Amino acid sequence: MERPGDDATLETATRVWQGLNTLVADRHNRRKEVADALGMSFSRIRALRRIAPGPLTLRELAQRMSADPPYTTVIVDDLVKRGLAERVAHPVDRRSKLVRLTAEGKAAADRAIAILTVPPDDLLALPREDIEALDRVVSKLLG
Amino acid sequence: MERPGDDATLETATRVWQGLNTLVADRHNRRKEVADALGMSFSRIRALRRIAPGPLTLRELAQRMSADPPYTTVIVDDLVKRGLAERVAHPVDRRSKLVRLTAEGKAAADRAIAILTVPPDDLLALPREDIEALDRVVSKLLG
DNA sequence: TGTAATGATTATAGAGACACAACTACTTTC
DNA sequence: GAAAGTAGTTGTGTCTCTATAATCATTACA
Repeated sequence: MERPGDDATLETATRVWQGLNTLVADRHNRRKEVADALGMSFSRIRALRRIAPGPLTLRELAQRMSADPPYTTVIVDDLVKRGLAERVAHPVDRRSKLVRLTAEGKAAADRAIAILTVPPDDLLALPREDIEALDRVVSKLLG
Repeated sequence: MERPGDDATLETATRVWQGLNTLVADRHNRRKEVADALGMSFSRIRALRRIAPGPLTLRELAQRMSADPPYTTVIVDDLVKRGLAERVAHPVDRRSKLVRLTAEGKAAADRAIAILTVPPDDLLALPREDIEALDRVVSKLLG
């Protein structure tokens, strides 16, 4: 059965989860903003961000984007056409190719990250201890 | 200029915002899950949820979905075709129509809400005081 | 009362996001 | 070294999203 109290915690957690979704997905959703700013669709921006940390094989990129290989090829083709990424030979396996960002691609990724990670005003307006409380718990969740 | 300390707060807030986005948009994104469960695209589910609280004119629905009128008509047509919504005459303005959910539509909306609002395990696993801290701050943000 | 404004719809079209099958080029395995 | 497996690509097609323009019905205004 259930200990008393679990219900209340579940209720609170549900409210929290719903609230977080409203904040992130509805109220401060910046997908369109980034896409407009960089002149490309959001899926391309997602790819840029995954490639940014360092070269990947297409296979790895596909996994991290939950996309199948053909679609991954399409995305990378587009980034290459825009001069943001390039394919380089894999040092060991010649079947494989590594994708990495060009200097221009890195700049684009940085712009995207800048837009996506700037905290919204209402978050910044909170008293510092509230922000720190969030930081503590969110870090724990990301653990 | 800037008082000392603002930088640190900005940095913390940025980390928090980025973390929240990772949690909500990447790690526990349930768009696909709901869409699969209800057999309709996520935009239909968004519409269902907006209509659920009570009848709306198409205009109001369009505004709340940030969609233009023609697309709103398409969405409502689809919901009607699925038997989830119906158009009823506006009591005052005969140009206008109200959209409301059928019993089946309400059931579908409930299923969607159930899937979307169940908190993820890692959130539920937090100590109660952490969940309550989140609740307090998130409620403040939602104003 | 005629003209303008408003709510909704229809028609059309383009862009984006994927999925599936078939194919090429390599690599591994027996 | 032949068969099987793996990485990536190409080709095709479907569904979704969304914008624009034109149209119809109703209401408000002058």
